[in-house]
Amino acid sequence: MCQLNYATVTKKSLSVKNSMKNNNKPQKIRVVSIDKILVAAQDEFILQGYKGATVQSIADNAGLPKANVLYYFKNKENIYHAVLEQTLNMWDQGIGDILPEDGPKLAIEKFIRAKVTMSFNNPKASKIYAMEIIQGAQYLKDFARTYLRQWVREKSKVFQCWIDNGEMTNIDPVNLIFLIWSSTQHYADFDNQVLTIMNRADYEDADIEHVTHFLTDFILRGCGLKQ
Amino acid sequence: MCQLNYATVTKKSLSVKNSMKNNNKPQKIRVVSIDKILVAAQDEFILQGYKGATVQSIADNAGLPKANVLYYFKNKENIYHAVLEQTLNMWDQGIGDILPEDGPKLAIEKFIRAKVTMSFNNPKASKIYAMEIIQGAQYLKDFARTYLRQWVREKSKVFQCWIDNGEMTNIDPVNLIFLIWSSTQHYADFDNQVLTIMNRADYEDADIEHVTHFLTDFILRGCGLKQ
DNA sequence: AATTAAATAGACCAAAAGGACAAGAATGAT
DNA sequence: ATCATTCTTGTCCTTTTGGTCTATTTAATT
Repeated sequence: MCQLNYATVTKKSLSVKNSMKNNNKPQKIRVVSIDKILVAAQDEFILQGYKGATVQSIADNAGLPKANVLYYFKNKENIYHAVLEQTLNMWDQGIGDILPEDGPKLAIEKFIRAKVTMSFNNPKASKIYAMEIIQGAQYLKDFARTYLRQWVREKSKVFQCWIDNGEMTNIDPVNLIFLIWSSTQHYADFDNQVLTIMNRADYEDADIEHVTHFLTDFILRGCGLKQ
Repeated sequence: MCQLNYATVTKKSLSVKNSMKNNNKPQKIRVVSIDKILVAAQDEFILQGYKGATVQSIADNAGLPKANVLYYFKNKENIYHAVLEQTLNMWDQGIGDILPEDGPKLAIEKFIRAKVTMSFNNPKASKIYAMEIIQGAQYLKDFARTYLRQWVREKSKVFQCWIDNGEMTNIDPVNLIFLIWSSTQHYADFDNQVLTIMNRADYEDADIEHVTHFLTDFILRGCGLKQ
């Protein structure tokens, strides 16, 4: 998938690779620090946007001095790239799949469950992604143009097969995919609004089940796969 | 509805009010300039986020010197407030309504059409709103807590009535509203992604009809109002 | 025409922020 | 113990930016 190589590739990181290859002992400090930075950065980028995010604030939230953050990532843009790459990997793992052999009912059930679970368990990744797309998808244009477009084409073909075989109602597969994406991601991207409207402080485990059940039920009926 | 009074209320604007009251002649320059600023600001805030937006850039895109922009709005935050207020007014006008006397089928048809039309005709307002909610709804908390929550409660009650009368399938009205919101707004907020995936440069008029038809058809079936 | 208010605009300032640098501390290998 | 890498961190510099101030021009009012 999309590669946004961001790591500061210098003698240092080359040596890291070597040390990992030679004695299988990755430098713990490096890994831990980078992780702390990325966690802090994700929050900061969501709350403040790319331009609004400050390296100082990321450093503070990571519990490191700013200069140390800039030692691991040579500049702010690279931190952002790293956060985006993390996000895309998550998206990639969490998207589930739509397999012809599953048939429409099971495939849609699995897909919705995967997306809802991802939305509730990793709302931050969803938000980063959403903000990037809304703002014009500068860094994700390639991802959308190649990977995503291809994915939608393939899966649409699968849906079309089922439709042609009379296994589900004749609806536009592309728009169906959009509807599933949007309705599932809504609970992540707009969690603030959803919670405020429901007058609740946080999601609970039961919510995942409830929403999954609602969406599965509704969408299956919309596809003519129920009653 | 929510009031975010933003206008620089000084002797000047008071005089404006007076002049309007006395001879019904609003100062054209003022109105036109403010409008140019708000249009430019909307673009800038979407593209750069609140913090990332610069008054200079807004001024450039509005064709005015920066000092002139700050003459009409006393600071950046006020510009943002004004843009948000505009956005909420648009939301308010465009949301359509769900009337008990329409019955579920017609009501949902009207509602979807209103939302889709708004999404296609005013994607920018939708984006500003979406980003604000994603980032924590700082400025819209009140709006959500009062106006929006109330709206969802009322409309849920209407749906529940129809359900109790056996006029539609028994589904959770709140989640139904969320689904309609998300699936319609998707075409505005994620227009970049949608267009990229469809390998198109821009939306066309036919798209509004097509999407409206798809969503109406699908959602009505999901509500048990078709076949 | 004279006077008052509104609008335009250049210059300026202080604060914030990205990032470079260098010097020292910790760690690991031989 | 020595040496080389990697890590840590304080300091400094430059650019950007929000916002002020003041002066001048344009428009409206009487």
